[in-house]
Amino acid sequence: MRGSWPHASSTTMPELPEVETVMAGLASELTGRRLTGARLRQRQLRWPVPRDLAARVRGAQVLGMRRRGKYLLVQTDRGWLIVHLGMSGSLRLVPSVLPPGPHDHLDLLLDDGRALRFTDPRRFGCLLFSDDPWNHPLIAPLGIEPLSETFDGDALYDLSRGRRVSIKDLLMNAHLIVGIGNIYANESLFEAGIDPRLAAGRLSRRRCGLLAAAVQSVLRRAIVAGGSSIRDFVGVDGRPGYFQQGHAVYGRDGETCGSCGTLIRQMRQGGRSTYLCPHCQKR
DNA sequence: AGAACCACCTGGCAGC
DNA sequence: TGCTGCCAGGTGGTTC
Repeated sequence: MRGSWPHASSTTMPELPEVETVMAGLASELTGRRLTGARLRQRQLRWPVPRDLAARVRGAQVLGMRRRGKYLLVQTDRGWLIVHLGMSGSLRLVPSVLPPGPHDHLDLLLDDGRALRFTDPRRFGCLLFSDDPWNHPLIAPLGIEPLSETFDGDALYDLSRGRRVSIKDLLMNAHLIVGIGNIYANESLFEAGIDPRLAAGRLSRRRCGLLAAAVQSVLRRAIVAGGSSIRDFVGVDGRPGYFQQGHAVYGRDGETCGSCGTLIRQMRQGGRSTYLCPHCQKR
C-alpha cells in the first residue's frame, strides 16, 4: 500500500483535516526526541525562517504537538515551532542523509539519525519559532475551531449577524472560523443546501445549524479518510489518502449532481472558484 | 469596522 | 515542439 495509491493530483492542499492528520502522524514519532540542529537551505518562505533556528532548537526536547487552525505547533522545552503548510507544503520524516530535492527548504535534525524535512514548492508556508505562540500575531487573532464543542449553529448565527459578505467568504475567514479553505467551504455549503453567494447575515438560525453540522461532518470525514494513511505519509510519501476522496461539487464543473442530476456550475467569487448545484443549493 | 482587492510562488496545462 | 499566459490555493497586508 505504501505510496501505491493513485495520484489524482500531484499537489496536496492542506486544510484543517490534513494538518490534523500530519499532527497525528508526527506526534508519536517526535514526542520525547531531541533536536540536534537544523539545516536551512531556503529562508524565504511566507515569512523568513529565523536565521538562528539551528541554535534555537539545538538540544531541545519535543514535549508534544498541537494544532490551531491550519497552524501546527511543536512544543519543545526551549520554545515552540510554528509551522504552516501553505498550499503546497509537507513534512516528512526521512533519513537525514537523504539528499534534498529542489524544494526541500529545511531539515530539523533528530537524535535518531532522521530529519523532519519541510518541503514547499510554492513557499506559501512558514516555519517560525516563538516562546509564546498563543500570543503570537499569527495565532492570537484566529477564530473559533469548527470541531470544538463551542462551534454550533448558534455560534455561527452570532458570528454572521450584520455581515454582508457571502456565507462562503465568511466560512473561509480564519479570523472568524479557522481551518476551512475553498474545497471544504464548497463541500459544506452543498451538504447544507445553501447557495454560497447568500449574504452571511441573512442566514436563518435553522440554516446556521444545518451549515455548522455540515462543516463538522465534512471535516470529520476527511480526517477519518486521512488517518488511514498516516503510516504511509510519515514514512514515504507526504500525501494523505483523503485527498483522493470524491468531492460532491468541488472541481466537478459540468458534471451532474449526485443528488438531483442537475449540472454542477462553476463561478468566480472573490477571485476563487465556487462550485454549486443550482437546484440543491438555495438562497 | 468591514469589505474588496492584492501580493506572494511555482507547477501544470490550455491554447496558439 | 515550444512558448505564453493563466490558474490553483491560504492569508496577511493594503486600501477604501
